Amino acid sequence: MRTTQSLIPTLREDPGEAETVSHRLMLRAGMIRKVAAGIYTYLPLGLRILRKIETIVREEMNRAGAQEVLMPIASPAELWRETGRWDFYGKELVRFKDRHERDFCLGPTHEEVITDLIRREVRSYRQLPLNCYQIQTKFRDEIRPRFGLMRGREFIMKDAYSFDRDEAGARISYQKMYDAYSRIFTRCGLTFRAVEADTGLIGGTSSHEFMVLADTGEETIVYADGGTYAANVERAEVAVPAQASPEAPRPLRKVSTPGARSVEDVTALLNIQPAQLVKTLLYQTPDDLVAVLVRGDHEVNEIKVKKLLGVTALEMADPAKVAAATGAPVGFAGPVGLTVRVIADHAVKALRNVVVGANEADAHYVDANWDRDFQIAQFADLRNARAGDPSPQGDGVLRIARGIEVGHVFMLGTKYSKAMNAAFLDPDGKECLAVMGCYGIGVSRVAAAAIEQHHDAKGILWPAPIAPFHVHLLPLSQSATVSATAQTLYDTLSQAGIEVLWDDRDERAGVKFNDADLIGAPCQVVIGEKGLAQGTVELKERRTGAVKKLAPGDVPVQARELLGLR
RNA sequence: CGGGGCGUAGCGCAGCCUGGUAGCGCGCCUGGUUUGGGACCAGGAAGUCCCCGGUUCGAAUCCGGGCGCCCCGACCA
Repeated sequence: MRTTQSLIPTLREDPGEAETVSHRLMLRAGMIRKVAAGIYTYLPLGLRILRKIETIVREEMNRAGAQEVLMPIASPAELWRETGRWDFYGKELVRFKDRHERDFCLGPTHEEVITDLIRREVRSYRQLPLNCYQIQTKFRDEIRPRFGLMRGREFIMKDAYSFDRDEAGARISYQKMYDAYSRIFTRCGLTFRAVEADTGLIGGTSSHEFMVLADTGEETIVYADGGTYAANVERAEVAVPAQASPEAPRPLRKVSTPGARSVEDVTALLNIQPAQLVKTLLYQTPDDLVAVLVRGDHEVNEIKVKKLLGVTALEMADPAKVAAATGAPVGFAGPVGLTVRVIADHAVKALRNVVVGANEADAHYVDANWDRDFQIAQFADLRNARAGDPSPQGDGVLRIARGIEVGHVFMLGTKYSKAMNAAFLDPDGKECLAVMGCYGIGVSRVAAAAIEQHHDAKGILWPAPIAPFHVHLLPLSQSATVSATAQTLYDTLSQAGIEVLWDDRDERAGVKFNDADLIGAPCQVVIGEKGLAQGTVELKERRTGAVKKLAPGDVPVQARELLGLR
């Protein structure tokens, strides 16, 4: 493709709206343009990248036995009401009415639509297993879209849904997808890790997220330094501490702590370690108020609290409710004499003689003990894992890393097939529910994640398999000999199956070099007068900057080698 | 939704406090000189100053309301 005939509007300066590397570089390289918050147009270069990723995804999904379909973006409310998600999904689900006042939504995911299809079309166990996927634009009205393609409201997703005769079959389907995902992300040139994950709004029994490791990732993952355990921090289990403190209980005392609301304030004032303090956090559930106790240096994991309580919504109680329940302003809540239900993290059980809020302004108790001074309805794993915690599988201690979620695979069980009655007849003529799985890949997010992982100060360093072009051809003058060589090289490279972006603009060398580095094709072929006088052109590797002077005729073979093409 | 910031030429920004002519850099157009890492000279085009209302002889600037966008948080396959 010739630059003069393409829409590749590169920017010299950083756009003000972008902070993140991938967002900034995609805008500067002319790959995307914003239409509204979290909504982008893909320009030719951006689209080529998406197509590359989609091709890899298709090849691996097909290889794993999945079949491509295409479902509508708009779907009727009735399907969503069947599973209860019309009410449950919340504001993230964009809804609208058609001209007949019927409710519709834009699909953020397609369990309902595919399950509706399968329950109509599949009647016999002979038709299973089945795995259908699509690559399609999704819409989710994210509370806060950010980082360009990383968290858009409209984005491109590959979603697949498997239907099996039984649990055993579903596990096989799940494993096939897990393996396919590993191949896909490997082929995309990404460094990633599969981790145990929470199932969130999709639901189901278990899931793994595929995380691209990058410091800018929005997700926190923990992994065992001595083995295989890895999980999203939302999900990561914390081992129950081995033994209780041997300290003898001391008498409970109330102390004055004026203005000390935070753990830092109180520990500084009383000259104690955060681990000697127990935080009391009041949460509002749909039913009532609950107090959650964790050690002062630990963080509550709200997902774990929700699961323990069996509720779907949970938020910090507002100051008025805190005051009503404790009789004190926020910052002085404690379990002693508290009338709401109190649950506590396992770590609290092991503590003796702790500091807690006194349920009155500017006061705390010291030397409080849970079995003597206050009661705990239940102890459970309620906190986030931390670096240094023992691995729940005993394979070393946990470490923390940041990740970008590019894929998520779920074992759904019969959640959707039951709600929508997707049943088939088994060999005995008995009606059975299909056992489902679902599997997503954020295609547009993969592009952003690849840039987060592969860039330098000058621009993008595309892994060859997803690069918009393999070779950026850079003739440095408009002279007849240089132009003729460029034309010849363009033709021979193209014939060799190499995708070439030919910068035929009448620009200065510096401009071309800088744009080429920005756009990030893995190879640059530079044609200059001086080199040609010696009979050579240059083949440059973008990543390393390494240059080879070659006769033009040798370029295709050498370029293929550099690109890892056979 | 809470906190912070921004909205002025295609892009990046100044001007606003202290009301009176809308400016700079990049990009764009024309001509010339240049030509291996974002050239130079000369000339030129391009703005509902986010929107609505108010104050004022006069508003980019002051006041009120609204909208949009960015960042942090809550939230999130």
